[in-house]
Amino acid sequence: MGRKRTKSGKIRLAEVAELAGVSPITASRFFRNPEALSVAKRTRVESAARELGYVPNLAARALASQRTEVIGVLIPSLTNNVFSDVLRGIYDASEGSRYSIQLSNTRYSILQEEKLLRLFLAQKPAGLIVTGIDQTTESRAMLEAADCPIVQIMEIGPNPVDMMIGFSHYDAARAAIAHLFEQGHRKIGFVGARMDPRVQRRLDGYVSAMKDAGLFEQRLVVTTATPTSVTLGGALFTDLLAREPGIDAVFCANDDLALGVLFECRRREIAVPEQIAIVGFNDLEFMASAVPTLTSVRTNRYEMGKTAATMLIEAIDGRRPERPVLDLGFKVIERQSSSSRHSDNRPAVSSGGAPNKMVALPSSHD
Amino acid sequence: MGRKRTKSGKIRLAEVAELAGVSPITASRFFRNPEALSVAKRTRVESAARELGYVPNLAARALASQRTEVIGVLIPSLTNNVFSDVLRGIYDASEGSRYSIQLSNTRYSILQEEKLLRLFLAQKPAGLIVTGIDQTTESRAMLEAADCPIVQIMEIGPNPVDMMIGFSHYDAARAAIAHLFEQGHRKIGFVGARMDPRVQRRLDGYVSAMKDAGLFEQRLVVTTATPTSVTLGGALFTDLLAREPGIDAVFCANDDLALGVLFECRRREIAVPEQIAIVGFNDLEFMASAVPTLTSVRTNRYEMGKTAATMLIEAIDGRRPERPVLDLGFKVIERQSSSSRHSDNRPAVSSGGAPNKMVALPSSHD
DNA sequence: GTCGTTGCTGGTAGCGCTGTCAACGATCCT
DNA sequence: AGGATCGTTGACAGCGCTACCAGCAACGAC
Repeated sequence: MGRKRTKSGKIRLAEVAELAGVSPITASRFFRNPEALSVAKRTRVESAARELGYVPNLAARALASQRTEVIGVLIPSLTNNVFSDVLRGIYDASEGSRYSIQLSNTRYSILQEEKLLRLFLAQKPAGLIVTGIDQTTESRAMLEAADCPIVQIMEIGPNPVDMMIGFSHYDAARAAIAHLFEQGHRKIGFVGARMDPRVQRRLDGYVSAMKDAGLFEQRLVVTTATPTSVTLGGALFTDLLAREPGIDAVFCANDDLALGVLFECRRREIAVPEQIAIVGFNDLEFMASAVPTLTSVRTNRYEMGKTAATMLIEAIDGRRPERPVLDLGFKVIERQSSSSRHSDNRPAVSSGGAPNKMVALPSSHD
Repeated sequence: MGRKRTKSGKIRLAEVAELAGVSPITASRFFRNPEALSVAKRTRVESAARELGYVPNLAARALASQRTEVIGVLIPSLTNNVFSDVLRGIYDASEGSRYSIQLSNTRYSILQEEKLLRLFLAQKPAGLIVTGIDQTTESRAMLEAADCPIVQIMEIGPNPVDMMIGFSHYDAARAAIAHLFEQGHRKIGFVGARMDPRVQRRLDGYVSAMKDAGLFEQRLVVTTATPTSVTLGGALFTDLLAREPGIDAVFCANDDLALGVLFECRRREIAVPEQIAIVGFNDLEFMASAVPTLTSVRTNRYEMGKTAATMLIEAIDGRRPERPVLDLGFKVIERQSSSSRHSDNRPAVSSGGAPNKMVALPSSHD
């Protein structure tokens, strides 16, 4: 057959069109909007494409159409379990769609985020997923000027750039403290690492709950900018104990720290929860398995990623969601480490945030 | 200024060239091979580009040059800590280079991997990073036919497609068992989950070491195809105990399982290491922090990712590494959970694999 | 003094695809 | 029955960049 091929032997759309007996543009339409074709041509093009093993050239498509099929994702960390769950959700949702994920790591730096944003935007992404609500002014302006849908994830707050999905870290922390109050604890310490904006808001929630109860003292708070780890949890707890030996509970900004605190208690032969109660944050898998089992605030990380990507893709395809801001809520999962009744895996005592509803009000406690 | 702009107002190379008073092709060269320009033009183009805020259009570049600046990465899981460390290394190495990472998740399915490979290859990636050495015949053929550098990561074996970086899981498992032998253990159980090829090879190493000592029994091995978790570690260990109550040590195929075993021991009031020793695999951060601290086989995951990406980029740029196969080795980190001397954080007792050297021989023990 | 060489620059011609618009026949309405 | 409308199809003209090759000056070798 005399039809000319690209030197690399690759099948182009023109070849498919020729085999199907249609014009290239008709073949093109088959891939982008099959409904626009008559059934006859549709099947002809389909079988021709299959027969030749045609794979579209994305670069050519992007150049011609002036837009890419890339969803940019900016997250602060690749290592943090929290983000890997979110990411898995994003990747799962993108699978089967025609969009591919372009991932970048801001390393918790909003300047780095701004730089990456500039890079991403220059390639006209189909959509963007960014972490949190604390962007630089410049970033914010770029996001607002971007002509693609955008989802902010991990938390909710006022003034979404576009769409938003997350929960209130402030309310979640308050709920955790409320739970500890319920269990009779009063001298509750706070242990936090990294202190990114979301951890900061958890701290704010802790502070406000403690102040409301007239129990706040600065020396109950131990934080560091160092990245979180289990070992660090033990170290921070050691600091806390040195400052205030009389604490009866510790609220940890995440589960790794909580595990570190648990190990440190074991090392020091402090009984959990009898002497000190422990509450973590995120409810990673191991929390239910530890001895004693560890109370934590469950967050819907996988769902958050999956829903964010799904919403984004729908928005790209022109079907904007009814509600642009989704509160996925949280749930305090009470376990042995904070239960005065020594029971295991009791039902959640408190949850907050109403799925599919934006809440700016304090979370509901029951 | 009367020069025509693309409707979106974007700056094109032509604008930069005009401002710099050179031809577009000269401006193009500035970005790809600055050395080819005279110093005068180089600075002119540079300042023009900066002044206009020019950002190259990657799609146009890819279409014209017939190649992309994308490195495809295929990994089995996004959630597994092991891979997030590797990924972090890959992303770190790619930063600052002109290559961007395209990540896909095979979900431990070599069929899925084959599908993704076909997709990736169709877009002519600049390079490819794939996990492991167990590809389908079809995948293998595609990889061999691919005209881009390829790095296989996570393990080493015979017949690399191109480059390879990892270590011998078989040897690592043998070293772990050898360590347990040294500590006087004989009835050593194996606990494994997921049973992907690398876990399988760890099992093979365990089996061979046990057989060498005349101690192998099938009922000492408990495995499942279920994805790994801490909770699962406890469950598998429970199975193991039911089958063989007399075990004196457990070798866990990863650290999550080991932690689960530790918790289960605590729940059952089995003293570690006095009654049962525990050894994990990967040496995640928490292992050093647990009570008792947990022995594990340290693997260089971050370095593996970083080196893989670095080697790949160098190869893409025409500087192929002297040695295409890199053995990053491993190290048995002895801690309390397997030490008959009850010491903490002693130096490594055994390591294997020689960095920068391919080893097919059994690992060295000291 | 002529003929390569080398170093730098520019012109031409696409890369493979899609946006736009026009054209066509079939169907529907009055 | 005639014209309007709809659904379907194709021609054309780029998208922004780079591969390829030609040109041109400067330089050294013989």
